[in-house]
Amino acid sequence: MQSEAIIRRSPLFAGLSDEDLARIASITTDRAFKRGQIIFSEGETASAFYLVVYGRVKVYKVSPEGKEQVLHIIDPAEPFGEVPVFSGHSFPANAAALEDCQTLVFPRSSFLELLRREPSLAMNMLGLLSRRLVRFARLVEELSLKEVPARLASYLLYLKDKSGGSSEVDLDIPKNVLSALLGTVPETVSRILNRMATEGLISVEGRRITILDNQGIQDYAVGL
Amino acid sequence: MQSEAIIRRSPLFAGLSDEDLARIASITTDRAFKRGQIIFSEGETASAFYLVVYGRVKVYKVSPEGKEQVLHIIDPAEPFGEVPVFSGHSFPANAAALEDCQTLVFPRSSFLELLRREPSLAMNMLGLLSRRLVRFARLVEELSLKEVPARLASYLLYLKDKSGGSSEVDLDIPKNVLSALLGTVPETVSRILNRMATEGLISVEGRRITILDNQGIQDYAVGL
DNA sequence: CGGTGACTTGACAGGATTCAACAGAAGTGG
DNA sequence: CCACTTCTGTTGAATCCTGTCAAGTCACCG
Repeated sequence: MQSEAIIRRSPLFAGLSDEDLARIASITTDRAFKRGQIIFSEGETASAFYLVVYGRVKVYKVSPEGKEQVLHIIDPAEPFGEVPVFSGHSFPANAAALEDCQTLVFPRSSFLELLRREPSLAMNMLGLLSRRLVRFARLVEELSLKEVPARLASYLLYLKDKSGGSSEVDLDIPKNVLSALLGTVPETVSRILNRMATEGLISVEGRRITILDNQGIQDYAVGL
Repeated sequence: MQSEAIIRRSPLFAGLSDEDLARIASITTDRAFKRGQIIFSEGETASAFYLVVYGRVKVYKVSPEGKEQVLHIIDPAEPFGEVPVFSGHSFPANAAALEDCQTLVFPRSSFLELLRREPSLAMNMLGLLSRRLVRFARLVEELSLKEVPARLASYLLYLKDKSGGSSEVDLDIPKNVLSALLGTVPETVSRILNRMATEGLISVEGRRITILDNQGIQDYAVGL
């Protein structure tokens, strides 16, 4: 069973004994979602949270007019939907599968029990939530204090870092999701990518982007 | 000593035994800040977090150009600066005193020890961080998906709710702080307040605002 | 009483969204 | 295997919200 393997890989469960890991695995159930499928919606009562086994998930908000703002892209081995486990009540945002994916479902009450018994698990969870807060603070900062080109440049640098420093990076998400993550619309992303290309900072071939002028991109990222 | 009184009132320490509360109080030290004084800055190594005894504190980000975005207004009995206790390292934002205030300082290591010993305290902290995440998600939503008038209307409704439902509310913070909280500038806040007044939705006398048309404000809050 | 900070108002510029049309790419089904 | 639909991405033009700049009022404090 691969569920225990993915649990073992997740930072959330780092440092726990084999017995604990087995006990954790025992309270989970598997659940698959098809690409585009909604996993949960804002306001719904939450009776469980999820861990991604494979595939990716977006967590997002929607305006009355239908515009989206992506809050997180969840990669394999990362949990999502864990907030209402502790703040009570209901999901504060929506989640949908970006690709076909497999998840592990952790029922709220069983997990809380485990948590109470195992201080390390609680500490891991505190670390997880704190890192999320740090990321949120950065997101707020970017949305409020920077313009779209700077956000896009930041994202390119993030991709570069993620790919181990290579100047050739692949957009890991479709551009409409990217724009929703940057708090803008696809048209704007398209235009800015274009501008950066004509300025000689990058070259774009479909979803593959090559950073030609690292310094130039960094200047963009801080706002010229 | 009022420190134990404020600890007792804080949700973070709810449900703990008197001994625990005494032990918690014993690891804290007092620290006062003058109005406007910086408490900590982004990037600084964090060796402690704070609990407000009286006065209020703003937690905020600053752009290279000096523009501010307020993330939280911290009221008495609320903690702040607790994130780096768990995510390691350094403060992800800045904090400054909005008024003369008194705080309790919790050293990181002693607090972590307490936390490990007392599961309820860990659960309380998980609840606290989760609520912060919910608030952040809402902030991101407002900044990205709503225009300034809608954000301002939301804030007015928040004030009304906070004051127990009275239609007469007092702005609890100066307008330049309010604008930084709404992700805009004082001029814009001024103009929108004016527009709402001429539309008969509110009346403004200095810092006191009377909501004349609740439905109208609610319509504003969701975007017309 | 000079001075600083809070707040307001007007004029202006500009970044970004909206609307619309279109080109490829991808996925579906007969 | 090809036509058809759908989704993704691009480009252009017009609009508008919001920030910036500048000036000026009012209140409070040393």
